[in-house]
Amino acid sequence: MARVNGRVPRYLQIAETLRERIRGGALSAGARLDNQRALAREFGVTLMTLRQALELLERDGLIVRHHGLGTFVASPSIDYDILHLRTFAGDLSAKGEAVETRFLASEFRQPDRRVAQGLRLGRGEAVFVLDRLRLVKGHPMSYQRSFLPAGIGEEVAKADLAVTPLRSALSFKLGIEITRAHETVFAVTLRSREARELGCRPGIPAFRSERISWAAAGAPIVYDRVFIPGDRFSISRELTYEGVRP
Amino acid sequence: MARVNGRVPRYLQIAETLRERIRGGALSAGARLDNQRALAREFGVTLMTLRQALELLERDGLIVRHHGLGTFVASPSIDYDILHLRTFAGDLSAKGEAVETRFLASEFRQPDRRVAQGLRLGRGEAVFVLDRLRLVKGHPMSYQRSFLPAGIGEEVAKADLAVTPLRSALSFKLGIEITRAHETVFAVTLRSREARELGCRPGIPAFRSERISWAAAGAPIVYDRVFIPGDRFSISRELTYEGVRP
DNA sequence: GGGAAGCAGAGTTCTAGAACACTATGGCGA
DNA sequence: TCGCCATAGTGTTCTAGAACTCTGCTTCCC
Repeated sequence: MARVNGRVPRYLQIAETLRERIRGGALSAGARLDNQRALAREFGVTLMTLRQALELLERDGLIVRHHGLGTFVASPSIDYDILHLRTFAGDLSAKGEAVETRFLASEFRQPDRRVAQGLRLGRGEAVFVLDRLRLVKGHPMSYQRSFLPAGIGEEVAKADLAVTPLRSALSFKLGIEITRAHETVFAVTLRSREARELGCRPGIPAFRSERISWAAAGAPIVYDRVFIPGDRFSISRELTYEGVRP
Repeated sequence: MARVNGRVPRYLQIAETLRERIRGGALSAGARLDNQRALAREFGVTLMTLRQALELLERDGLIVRHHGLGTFVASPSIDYDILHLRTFAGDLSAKGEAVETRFLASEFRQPDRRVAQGLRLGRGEAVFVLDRLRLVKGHPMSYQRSFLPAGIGEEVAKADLAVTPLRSALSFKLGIEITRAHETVFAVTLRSREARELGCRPGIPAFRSERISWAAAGAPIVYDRVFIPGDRFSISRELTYEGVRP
Protein backbone atom coordinates (compact mmCIF):
# COMPACT_ATOMS: atom_id res chain seq x y z
CA MET A 1 0.00 0.00 0.00
CA ALA A 2 2.76 2.36 0.88
CA ARG A 3 4.16 4.38 -1.95
CA VAL A 4 7.58 5.86 -2.03
CA ASN A 5 5.94 9.19 -2.12
CA GLY A 6 3.45 8.58 0.61
CA ARG A 7 0.57 9.23 -1.71
CA VAL A 8 -1.75 6.27 -1.94
CA PRO A 9 -4.05 6.21 -4.96
CA ARG A 10 -7.70 6.44 -4.18
CA TYR A 11 -8.50 3.11 -5.80
CA LEU A 12 -6.04 1.31 -3.58
CA GLN A 13 -7.57 2.93 -0.52
CA ILE A 14 -11.01 1.86 -1.62
CA ALA A 15 -9.86 -1.68 -2.30
CA GLU A 16 -8.35 -1.77 1.17
CA THR A 17 -11.55 -0.52 2.76
CA LEU A 18 -13.63 -3.12 0.99
CA ARG A 19 -11.11 -5.78 1.86
CA GLU A 20 -11.55 -4.84 5.51
CA ARG A 21 -15.30 -5.09 5.21
CA ILE A 22 -15.04 -8.54 3.75
CA ARG A 23 -12.43 -9.80 6.15
CA GLY A 24 -14.11 -8.15 9.09
CA GLY A 25 -17.31 -9.96 8.30
CA ALA A 26 -19.34 -6.85 7.53
CA LEU A 27 -19.78 -8.54 4.17
CA SER A 28 -20.01 -12.28 4.39
CA ALA A 29 -19.46 -14.86 1.66
CA GLY A 30 -22.10 -14.76 -1.02
CA ALA A 31 -23.38 -11.35 0.01
CA ARG A 32 -24.02 -8.86 -2.73
CA LEU A 33 -22.20 -5.58 -2.60
CA ASP A 34 -23.95 -2.34 -3.36
CA ASN A 35 -24.01 -1.70 -7.05
CA GLN A 36 -21.01 -0.04 -8.58
CA ARG A 37 -22.64 3.34 -9.06
CA ALA A 38 -23.77 3.45 -5.45
CA LEU A 39 -20.32 2.44 -4.24
CA ALA A 40 -18.76 5.09 -6.45
CA ARG A 41 -21.04 7.69 -4.90
CA GLU A 42 -20.29 6.42 -1.40
CA PHE A 43 -16.55 6.79 -1.92
CA GLY A 44 -16.97 10.00 -3.87
CA VAL A 45 -15.20 8.75 -6.99
CA THR A 46 -16.06 7.99 -10.56
CA LEU A 47 -17.33 4.65 -11.74
CA MET A 48 -14.01 4.06 -13.47
CA THR A 49 -12.04 4.57 -10.31
CA LEU A 50 -14.28 2.36 -8.29
CA ARG A 51 -14.02 -0.32 -10.92
CA GLN A 52 -10.25 -0.21 -10.63
CA ALA A 53 -10.65 -1.10 -6.96
CA LEU A 54 -13.03 -3.95 -7.73
CA GLU A 55 -10.61 -5.20 -10.35
CA LEU A 56 -8.00 -5.66 -7.66
CA LEU A 57 -10.33 -7.47 -5.33
CA GLU A 58 -11.49 -9.75 -8.08
CA ARG A 59 -7.94 -10.57 -9.00
CA ASP A 60 -7.29 -11.49 -5.39
CA GLY A 61 -10.31 -13.73 -5.46
CA LEU A 62 -12.22 -11.79 -2.82
CA ILE A 63 -15.15 -10.91 -5.01
CA VAL A 64 -16.90 -12.18 -8.12
CA ARG A 65 -18.63 -9.92 -10.60
CA HIS A 66 -21.55 -11.11 -12.66
CA HIS A 67 -22.70 -9.07 -15.58
CA GLY A 68 -26.31 -8.13 -15.12
CA LEU A 69 -26.50 -9.56 -11.61
CA GLY A 70 -24.15 -7.80 -9.30
CA THR A 71 -20.92 -8.03 -7.39
CA PHE A 72 -20.65 -10.72 -4.75
CA VAL A 73 -18.27 -11.69 -1.99
CA ALA A 74 -16.59 -14.84 -3.25
CA SER A 75 -17.18 -17.98 -1.29
CA PRO A 76 -13.87 -19.49 -0.29
CA SER A 77 -15.25 -23.00 -0.23
CA ILE A 78 -14.36 -24.22 -3.66
CA ASP A 79 -11.03 -22.54 -3.89
CA TYR A 80 -7.83 -24.04 -2.79
CA ASP A 81 -7.63 -21.09 -0.49
CA ILE A 82 -6.51 -22.66 2.69
CA LEU A 83 -8.31 -20.77 5.35
CA HIS A 84 -8.31 -23.46 7.95
CA LEU A 85 -4.73 -24.35 7.50
CA ARG A 86 -3.03 -25.06 10.77
CA THR A 87 0.05 -26.87 9.74
CA PHE A 88 2.02 -24.53 7.67
CA ALA A 89 5.41 -22.93 7.54
CA GLY A 90 5.48 -20.63 10.52
CA ASP A 91 2.79 -22.49 12.37
CA LEU A 92 4.78 -25.63 12.88
CA SER A 93 5.56 -24.75 16.43
CA ALA A 94 1.86 -24.85 17.18
CA LYS A 95 2.07 -28.60 16.83
CA GLY A 96 4.34 -28.87 19.81
CA GLU A 97 7.38 -29.93 17.84
CA ALA A 98 10.75 -28.59 18.87
CA VAL A 99 11.54 -26.04 16.19
CA GLU A 100 15.03 -24.65 15.96
CA THR A 101 16.28 -21.90 13.70
CA ARG A 102 19.81 -21.83 12.37
CA PHE A 103 21.08 -18.52 11.10
CA LEU A 104 23.00 -18.87 7.85
CA ALA A 105 23.85 -15.48 6.42
CA SER A 106 22.65 -11.98 5.76
CA GLU A 107 23.56 -9.27 3.29
CA PHE A 108 22.31 -6.25 1.40
CA ARG A 109 21.52 -6.82 -2.24
CA GLN A 110 19.33 -5.97 -5.19
CA PRO A 111 16.00 -7.79 -5.05
CA ASP A 112 14.54 -9.77 -7.91
CA ARG A 113 11.49 -8.42 -9.61
CA ARG A 114 8.97 -10.31 -7.57
CA VAL A 115 10.38 -9.25 -4.27
CA ALA A 116 10.66 -5.65 -5.41
CA GLN A 117 7.08 -5.69 -6.52
CA GLY A 118 5.84 -7.37 -3.38
CA LEU A 119 7.58 -4.87 -1.14
CA ARG A 120 6.60 -2.02 -3.46
CA LEU A 121 10.18 -0.91 -3.89
CA GLY A 122 11.33 1.51 -6.50
CA ARG A 123 13.98 0.60 -9.04
CA GLY A 124 17.41 0.33 -7.57
CA GLU A 125 16.26 0.10 -3.97
CA ALA A 126 18.19 -2.56 -2.12
CA VAL A 127 16.91 -5.14 0.32
CA PHE A 128 18.30 -6.83 3.36
CA VAL A 129 18.42 -10.58 2.81
CA LEU A 130 18.35 -13.04 5.65
CA ASP A 131 18.93 -16.76 5.14
CA ARG A 132 18.08 -19.33 7.72
CA LEU A 133 17.34 -22.98 8.16
CA ARG A 134 14.47 -24.32 10.19
CA LEU A 135 15.00 -27.61 11.90
CA VAL A 136 12.46 -29.88 13.50
CA LYS A 137 13.82 -32.45 15.90
CA GLY A 138 17.23 -31.55 14.60
CA HIS A 139 16.42 -32.32 10.95
CA PRO A 140 16.34 -29.57 8.35
CA MET A 141 12.74 -28.86 7.48
CA SER A 142 12.78 -25.66 5.53
CA TYR A 143 15.14 -23.19 3.99
CA GLN A 144 13.90 -19.68 4.53
CA ARG A 145 15.05 -16.50 2.89
CA SER A 146 13.54 -13.24 4.10
CA PHE A 147 13.77 -9.89 2.34
CA LEU A 148 13.31 -6.56 4.08
CA PRO A 149 13.40 -3.04 2.68
CA ALA A 150 16.91 -1.68 3.22
CA GLY A 151 15.81 0.97 5.71
CA ILE A 152 14.20 -1.58 7.95
CA GLY A 153 16.95 -4.07 7.27
CA GLU A 154 19.60 -1.72 8.63
CA GLU A 155 17.93 -1.61 12.00
CA VAL A 156 17.24 -5.30 12.08
CA ALA A 157 20.82 -6.09 11.14
CA LYS A 158 21.96 -4.56 14.41
CA ALA A 159 20.26 -7.31 16.34
CA ASP A 160 21.92 -10.64 16.89
CA LEU A 161 19.88 -12.56 14.36
CA ALA A 162 21.49 -15.82 15.30
CA VAL A 163 19.51 -15.58 18.50
CA THR A 164 16.67 -13.11 18.04
CA PRO A 165 13.72 -14.16 15.89
CA LEU A 166 13.10 -11.75 13.05
CA ARG A 167 9.66 -10.79 14.23
CA SER A 168 10.93 -10.01 17.69
CA ALA A 169 13.60 -7.78 16.24
CA LEU A 170 10.99 -5.95 14.19
CA SER A 171 8.78 -5.53 17.19
CA PHE A 172 11.37 -4.42 19.73
CA LYS A 173 13.74 -2.43 17.56
CA LEU A 174 11.25 -0.78 15.30
CA GLY A 175 7.91 -1.18 16.98
CA ILE A 176 6.56 -2.90 13.88
CA GLU A 177 3.83 -5.47 14.35
CA ILE A 178 2.81 -7.72 11.49
CA THR A 179 -0.96 -7.81 11.20
CA ARG A 180 -1.64 -9.27 7.80
CA ALA A 181 0.05 -11.54 5.32
CA HIS A 182 -0.60 -13.13 2.00
CA GLU A 183 0.95 -16.43 1.19
CA THR A 184 1.17 -18.28 -2.08
CA VAL A 185 2.47 -21.81 -2.33
CA PHE A 186 3.98 -23.28 -5.44
CA ALA A 187 5.14 -26.74 -6.38
CA VAL A 188 8.73 -26.63 -7.58
CA THR A 189 11.83 -28.73 -7.81
CA LEU A 190 14.81 -27.86 -5.67
CA ARG A 191 17.79 -26.21 -7.24
CA SER A 192 21.25 -27.03 -6.04
CA ARG A 193 21.65 -24.15 -3.60
CA GLU A 194 18.54 -24.91 -1.62
CA ALA A 195 19.06 -28.64 -1.89
CA ARG A 196 22.55 -28.37 -0.46
CA GLU A 197 21.38 -26.46 2.59
CA LEU A 198 18.51 -28.85 3.16
CA GLY A 199 20.70 -31.88 2.72
CA CYS A 200 18.94 -33.44 -0.21
CA ARG A 201 19.39 -33.98 -3.94
CA PRO A 202 18.67 -31.22 -6.44
CA GLY A 203 15.63 -31.86 -8.58
CA ILE A 204 13.47 -33.37 -5.89
CA PRO A 205 9.96 -31.93 -5.51
CA ALA A 206 9.31 -29.26 -2.93
CA PHE A 207 6.91 -26.59 -1.84
CA ARG A 208 7.91 -23.01 -2.28
CA SER A 209 5.97 -20.52 -0.25
CA GLU A 210 6.11 -16.80 -0.94
CA ARG A 211 4.69 -14.66 1.77
CA ILE A 212 4.27 -10.92 2.02
CA SER A 213 3.63 -9.53 5.50
CA TRP A 214 2.18 -6.11 6.16
CA ALA A 215 2.39 -3.93 9.24
CA ALA A 216 -0.64 -2.38 10.83
CA ALA A 217 0.14 0.83 8.98
CA GLY A 218 -0.35 -1.01 5.70
CA ALA A 219 3.25 -0.99 4.51
CA PRO A 220 4.78 -4.27 3.31
CA ILE A 221 7.54 -5.24 5.73
CA VAL A 222 8.85 -8.70 4.95
CA TYR A 223 8.92 -10.92 1.92
CA ASP A 224 9.53 -14.52 2.92
CA ARG A 225 10.50 -17.25 0.51
CA VAL A 226 10.47 -20.70 2.01
CA PHE A 227 11.49 -24.02 0.49
CA ILE A 228 10.25 -27.25 2.01
CA PRO A 229 11.14 -30.61 0.47
CA GLY A 230 8.08 -32.58 -0.55
CA ASP A 231 9.15 -35.61 1.41
CA ARG A 232 9.04 -33.73 4.67
CA PHE A 233 5.83 -31.87 4.55
CA SER A 234 2.26 -31.82 3.40
CA ILE A 235 -0.62 -29.43 3.64
CA SER A 236 -3.93 -30.65 4.89
CA ARG A 237 -7.28 -29.23 5.56
CA GLU A 238 -10.79 -30.16 6.55
CA LEU A 239 -13.69 -29.21 4.34
CA THR A 240 -17.31 -29.15 5.26
CA TYR A 241 -20.09 -28.57 2.81
CA GLU A 242 -23.21 -27.06 4.24
CA GLY A 243 -25.67 -26.37 1.51
CA VAL A 244 -22.76 -25.36 -0.68
CA ARG A 245 -21.76 -27.62 -3.52
CA PRO A 246 -18.27 -28.97 -3.21
CA MET B 1 -11.91 -13.48 -26.93
CA ALA B 2 -15.11 -14.62 -28.43
CA ARG B 3 -18.22 -13.10 -26.97
CA VAL B 4 -21.65 -14.63 -26.99
CA ASN B 5 -22.90 -11.68 -28.84
CA GLY B 6 -20.24 -11.53 -31.45
CA ARG B 7 -19.21 -8.10 -30.35
CA VAL B 8 -15.63 -8.05 -29.19
CA PRO B 9 -14.62 -5.07 -27.09
CA ARG B 10 -12.00 -2.86 -28.61
CA TYR B 11 -9.53 -3.40 -25.79
CA LEU B 12 -9.61 -7.15 -26.32
CA GLN B 13 -8.98 -6.69 -30.01
CA ILE B 14 -6.05 -4.44 -29.28
CA ALA B 15 -4.64 -6.85 -26.74
CA GLU B 16 -4.91 -9.61 -29.31
CA THR B 17 -3.17 -7.54 -31.95
CA LEU B 18 -0.30 -6.72 -29.63
CA ARG B 19 -0.13 -10.32 -28.52
CA GLU B 20 0.29 -11.32 -32.15
CA ARG B 21 3.05 -8.80 -32.60
CA ILE B 22 4.89 -10.18 -29.62
CA ARG B 23 4.34 -13.81 -30.43
CA GLY B 24 5.04 -13.26 -34.09
CA GLY B 25 8.38 -11.73 -33.25
CA ALA B 26 7.60 -8.26 -34.56
CA LEU B 27 8.38 -7.22 -31.02
CA SER B 28 11.11 -9.27 -29.42
CA ALA B 29 11.86 -9.73 -25.75
CA GLY B 30 13.13 -6.61 -24.07
CA ALA B 31 11.98 -4.33 -26.88
CA ARG B 32 10.21 -1.18 -25.90
CA LEU B 33 6.73 -0.63 -27.22
CA ASP B 34 5.62 2.75 -28.49
CA ASN B 35 4.48 4.92 -25.67
CA GLN B 36 0.91 4.57 -24.56
CA ARG B 37 -0.32 7.80 -26.11
CA ALA B 38 1.16 6.88 -29.47
CA LEU B 39 -0.38 3.42 -29.30
CA ALA B 40 -3.72 4.90 -28.38
CA ARG B 41 -3.51 7.15 -31.43
CA GLU B 42 -2.48 4.24 -33.62
CA PHE B 43 -5.49 2.19 -32.59
CA GLY B 44 -7.76 5.20 -32.55
CA VAL B 45 -8.82 4.82 -28.93
CA THR B 46 -8.43 6.68 -25.69
CA LEU B 47 -5.52 6.25 -23.36
CA MET B 48 -7.82 4.51 -20.90
CA THR B 49 -8.94 1.95 -23.43
CA LEU B 50 -5.43 1.26 -24.56
CA ARG B 51 -4.35 0.85 -20.96
CA GLN B 52 -7.03 -1.77 -20.48
CA ALA B 53 -5.42 -3.78 -23.24
CA LEU B 54 -1.97 -3.39 -21.71
CA GLU B 55 -3.37 -4.44 -18.37
CA LEU B 56 -4.37 -7.77 -19.88
CA LEU B 57 -1.01 -8.32 -21.49
CA GLU B 58 0.77 -7.48 -18.28
CA ARG B 59 -1.35 -9.88 -16.34
CA ASP B 60 -0.51 -12.57 -18.85
CA GLY B 61 3.14 -11.79 -18.37
CA LEU B 62 3.74 -10.68 -21.94
CA ILE B 63 4.79 -7.15 -21.12
CA VAL B 64 6.23 -5.19 -18.24
CA ARG B 65 5.41 -1.58 -17.59
CA HIS B 66 7.90 0.68 -15.86
CA HIS B 67 6.73 4.00 -14.61
CA GLY B 68 8.78 6.72 -16.18
CA LEU B 69 10.58 4.36 -18.51
CA GLY B 70 8.20 2.67 -20.85
CA THR B 71 6.46 -0.54 -21.71
CA PHE B 72 8.61 -3.51 -22.59
CA VAL B 73 8.15 -6.98 -23.96
CA ALA B 74 8.79 -9.28 -21.03
CA SER B 75 11.54 -11.79 -21.22
CA PRO B 76 10.02 -15.19 -20.69
CA SER B 77 11.52 -15.79 -17.27
CA ILE B 78 10.10 -18.07 -14.67
CA ASP B 79 9.22 -15.09 -12.57
CA TYR B 80 6.61 -14.01 -14.97
CA ASP B 81 5.23 -17.37 -15.70
CA ILE B 82 4.29 -17.70 -12.13
CA LEU B 83 2.91 -14.25 -11.63
CA HIS B 84 0.66 -14.95 -14.52
CA LEU B 85 -0.35 -18.24 -13.11
CA ARG B 86 -1.45 -16.78 -9.87
CA THR B 87 -4.47 -15.49 -11.63
CA PHE B 88 -4.88 -18.91 -13.11
CA ALA B 89 -4.98 -20.36 -9.65
CA GLY B 90 -7.98 -18.50 -8.46
CA ASP B 91 -9.73 -19.19 -11.69
CA LEU B 92 -10.12 -22.82 -10.95
CA SER B 93 -12.59 -21.87 -8.27
CA ALA B 94 -15.35 -21.47 -10.83
CA LYS B 95 -15.06 -17.73 -10.77
CA GLY B 96 -16.75 -17.41 -14.06
CA GLU B 97 -14.13 -19.30 -16.01
CA ALA B 98 -15.21 -22.12 -18.21
CA VAL B 99 -14.12 -25.26 -16.41
CA GLU B 100 -14.54 -28.28 -18.56
CA THR B 101 -14.20 -31.92 -17.63
CA ARG B 102 -13.02 -34.52 -20.09
CA PHE B 103 -13.85 -38.11 -19.28
CA LEU B 104 -10.94 -40.41 -19.97
CA ALA B 105 -11.70 -43.89 -18.73
CA SER B 106 -13.22 -45.99 -16.00
CA GLU B 107 -12.74 -49.54 -14.76
CA PHE B 108 -12.97 -51.84 -11.76
CA ARG B 109 -9.71 -52.72 -10.13
CA GLN B 110 -7.81 -53.49 -6.92
CA PRO B 111 -6.97 -50.35 -4.96
CA ASP B 112 -3.56 -49.48 -3.58
CA ARG B 113 -3.08 -49.50 0.15
CA ARG B 114 -3.72 -45.83 0.72
CA VAL B 115 -6.99 -45.84 -1.14
CA ALA B 116 -8.14 -49.04 0.56
CA GLN B 117 -7.35 -47.60 3.94
CA GLY B 118 -9.01 -44.26 3.17
CA LEU B 119 -12.21 -45.94 2.00
CA ARG B 120 -12.06 -48.48 4.81
CA LEU B 121 -12.16 -51.44 2.46
CA GLY B 122 -11.39 -54.98 3.42
CA ARG B 123 -8.70 -57.04 1.69
CA GLY B 124 -9.64 -57.99 -1.84
CA GLU B 125 -12.46 -55.50 -2.18
CA ALA B 126 -12.36 -53.83 -5.57
CA VAL B 127 -12.91 -50.17 -6.40
CA PHE B 128 -14.37 -48.33 -9.35
CA VAL B 129 -11.75 -46.04 -10.85
CA LEU B 130 -12.66 -42.96 -12.81
CA ASP B 131 -10.09 -40.92 -14.75
CA ARG B 132 -10.76 -37.47 -15.99
CA LEU B 133 -9.03 -34.32 -17.11
CA ARG B 134 -10.05 -30.88 -15.97
CA LEU B 135 -9.55 -28.07 -18.42
CA VAL B 136 -9.69 -24.36 -17.80
CA LYS B 137 -10.01 -22.19 -20.85
CA GLY B 138 -9.37 -25.29 -22.88
CA HIS B 139 -6.01 -26.00 -21.26
CA PRO B 140 -5.47 -29.10 -19.18
CA MET B 141 -5.30 -28.04 -15.55
CA SER B 142 -5.51 -31.21 -13.55
CA TYR B 143 -5.59 -34.93 -13.93
CA GLN B 144 -8.05 -36.46 -11.56
CA ARG B 145 -8.51 -40.07 -10.59
CA SER B 146 -11.42 -40.94 -8.34
CA PHE B 147 -11.91 -44.20 -6.50
CA LEU B 148 -15.29 -45.43 -5.27
CA PRO B 149 -16.20 -48.58 -3.36
CA ALA B 150 -17.31 -51.19 -5.91
CA GLY B 151 -20.94 -51.24 -4.73
CA ILE B 152 -21.33 -47.52 -5.23
CA GLY B 153 -19.25 -47.62 -8.37
CA GLU B 154 -21.63 -50.07 -10.03
CA GLU B 155 -24.50 -47.64 -9.73
CA VAL B 156 -22.42 -44.66 -10.75
CA ALA B 157 -21.09 -46.53 -13.77
CA LYS B 158 -24.60 -46.65 -15.20
CA ALA B 159 -24.65 -42.89 -15.60
CA ASP B 160 -23.08 -41.24 -18.60
CA LEU B 161 -19.99 -40.02 -16.84
CA ALA B 162 -18.81 -38.19 -19.92
CA VAL B 163 -21.62 -35.74 -19.25
CA THR B 164 -22.75 -36.11 -15.65
CA PRO B 165 -20.50 -34.79 -12.90
CA LEU B 166 -19.61 -37.46 -10.39
CA ARG B 167 -21.26 -35.65 -7.54
CA SER B 168 -24.49 -35.28 -9.45
CA ALA B 169 -24.50 -38.96 -10.23
CA LEU B 170 -24.01 -39.77 -6.56
CA SER B 171 -26.77 -37.43 -5.57
CA PHE B 172 -29.38 -38.41 -8.15
CA LYS B 173 -28.70 -42.11 -8.54
CA LEU B 174 -27.91 -42.94 -4.96
CA GLY B 175 -29.14 -40.03 -2.91
CA ILE B 176 -25.67 -39.61 -1.45
CA GLU B 177 -24.64 -36.09 -0.44
CA ILE B 178 -21.04 -35.33 0.41
CA THR B 179 -20.88 -33.30 3.58
CA ARG B 180 -17.31 -33.50 4.71
CA ALA B 181 -13.90 -34.07 3.22
CA HIS B 182 -10.29 -34.17 4.24
CA GLU B 183 -7.63 -33.14 1.85
CA THR B 184 -3.88 -33.46 1.96
CA VAL B 185 -1.60 -31.83 -0.57
CA PHE B 186 1.87 -33.07 -1.43
CA ALA B 187 4.63 -31.74 -3.61
CA VAL B 188 5.69 -34.37 -6.13
CA THR B 189 7.16 -34.74 -9.58
CA LEU B 190 4.99 -36.00 -12.40
CA ARG B 191 5.41 -39.51 -13.66
CA SER B 192 5.03 -40.25 -17.31
CA ARG B 193 1.38 -41.36 -17.26
CA GLU B 194 0.09 -38.21 -15.64
CA ALA B 195 2.48 -36.03 -17.59
CA ARG B 196 1.26 -37.46 -20.85
CA GLU B 197 -2.37 -36.73 -20.10
CA LEU B 198 -1.55 -33.24 -18.93
CA GLY B 199 0.59 -32.52 -21.91
CA CYS B 200 3.85 -31.85 -20.12
CA ARG B 201 7.21 -33.48 -19.49
CA PRO B 202 7.67 -36.16 -16.84
CA GLY B 203 9.69 -35.00 -13.88
CA ILE B 204 8.26 -31.53 -13.61
CA PRO B 205 7.02 -30.43 -10.19
CA ALA B 206 3.36 -30.76 -9.35
CA PHE B 207 0.88 -30.78 -6.53
CA ARG B 208 -0.74 -34.05 -5.64
CA SER B 209 -3.89 -33.77 -3.65
CA GLU B 210 -5.48 -36.74 -1.92
CA ARG B 211 -8.98 -36.19 -0.73
CA ILE B 212 -11.40 -38.42 1.14
CA SER B 213 -15.04 -37.38 1.04
CA TRP B 214 -17.66 -38.64 3.47
CA ALA B 215 -21.42 -38.81 3.17
CA ALA B 216 -23.71 -37.45 5.84
CA ALA B 217 -24.04 -40.98 7.21
CA GLY B 218 -20.32 -41.01 7.93
CA ALA B 219 -19.23 -43.57 5.35
CA PRO B 220 -16.29 -42.71 3.08
CA ILE B 221 -17.59 -42.39 -0.46
CA VAL B 222 -14.89 -41.10 -2.76
CA TYR B 223 -11.15 -41.02 -2.71
CA ASP B 224 -9.85 -38.38 -5.13
CA ARG B 225 -6.28 -38.16 -6.28
CA VAL B 226 -5.53 -35.04 -8.26
CA PHE B 227 -2.35 -34.00 -10.04
CA ILE B 228 -1.81 -30.37 -10.92
CA PRO B 229 1.42 -29.26 -12.62
CA GLY B 230 3.26 -26.66 -10.61
CA ASP B 231 3.37 -24.24 -13.51
CA ARG B 232 -0.39 -24.07 -13.65
CA PHE B 233 -1.46 -23.69 -10.13
CA SER B 234 -0.66 -22.19 -6.80
CA ILE B 235 -2.30 -22.19 -3.45
CA SER B 236 -2.82 -18.90 -1.74
CA ARG B 237 -4.30 -17.68 1.44
CA GLU B 238 -4.78 -14.55 3.46
CA LEU B 239 -3.57 -14.52 7.02
CA THR B 240 -4.49 -12.07 9.71
CA TYR B 241 -2.85 -11.88 13.05
CA GLU B 242 -5.02 -10.51 15.79
CA GLY B 243 -3.26 -10.83 19.06
CA VAL B 244 -1.74 -14.08 17.80
CA ARG B 245 1.95 -14.19 17.08
CA PRO B 246 2.75 -15.17 13.53
C1' DG C 1 -50.79 -22.25 -19.64
C1' DG C 2 -47.05 -20.72 -22.44
C1' DG C 3 -44.33 -17.84 -25.08
C1' DA C 4 -42.70 -13.16 -26.52
C1' DA C 5 -41.82 -8.43 -25.55
C1' DG C 6 -40.50 -5.07 -22.57
C1' DC C 7 -38.47 -3.17 -18.53
C1' DA C 8 -35.44 -2.23 -14.64
C1' DG C 9 -31.27 -2.99 -12.43
C1' DA C 10 -26.60 -4.25 -12.69
C1' DG C 11 -22.04 -4.72 -14.81
C1' DT C 12 -19.10 -3.24 -19.13
C1' DT C 13 -17.03 -0.55 -22.54
C1' DC C 14 -15.47 3.86 -24.12
C1' DT C 15 -14.56 9.00 -24.74
C1' DA C 16 -11.67 13.30 -24.12
C1' DG C 17 -9.11 15.28 -21.40
C1' DA C 18 -6.29 16.94 -17.17
C1' DA C 19 -3.16 16.55 -13.53
C1' DC C 20 0.25 13.85 -11.36
C1' DA C 21 4.46 10.73 -10.53
C1' DC C 22 8.67 8.36 -11.85
C1' DT C 23 13.14 7.99 -14.52
C1' DA C 24 17.04 9.46 -16.96
C1' DT C 25 19.81 13.08 -18.56
C1' DG C 26 22.19 17.14 -19.12
C1' DG C 27 23.38 21.65 -17.62
C1' DC C 28 24.52 24.81 -14.02
C1' DG C 29 26.66 26.29 -9.96
C1' DA C 30 29.78 25.51 -6.03
C1' DT D 1 34.83 17.43 -10.30
C1' DC D 2 30.76 16.80 -7.85
C1' DG D 3 26.18 17.40 -6.73
C1' DC D 4 21.78 19.50 -7.38
C1' DC D 5 18.03 20.82 -10.25
C1' DA D 6 15.29 21.48 -14.28
C1' DT D 7 13.22 19.16 -17.96
C1' DA D 8 11.52 15.91 -21.34
C1' DG D 9 9.47 11.64 -21.91
C1' DT D 10 6.77 8.03 -20.13
C1' DG D 11 3.50 5.63 -17.28
C1' DT D 12 -0.47 6.48 -13.68
C1' DT D 13 -4.45 8.21 -11.60
C1' DC D 14 -8.81 10.42 -12.00
C1' DT D 15 -13.01 13.03 -13.72
C1' DA D 16 -17.80 13.23 -15.74
C1' DG D 17 -20.25 11.40 -18.25
C1' DA D 18 -22.72 8.31 -22.25
C1' DA D 19 -23.99 4.29 -24.50
C1' DC D 20 -24.04 -0.57 -24.38
C1' DT D 21 -24.93 -5.57 -22.76
C1' DC D 22 -26.55 -9.09 -19.72
C1' DT D 23 -29.91 -11.04 -16.42
C1' DG D 24 -34.19 -11.79 -14.22
C1' DC D 25 -38.73 -10.50 -13.89
C1' DT D 26 -43.20 -8.97 -15.25
C1' DT D 27 -46.71 -8.23 -18.25
C1' DC D 28 -49.34 -8.98 -22.12
C1' DC D 29 -51.15 -11.58 -25.74
C1' DC D 30 -52.44 -15.85 -27.73
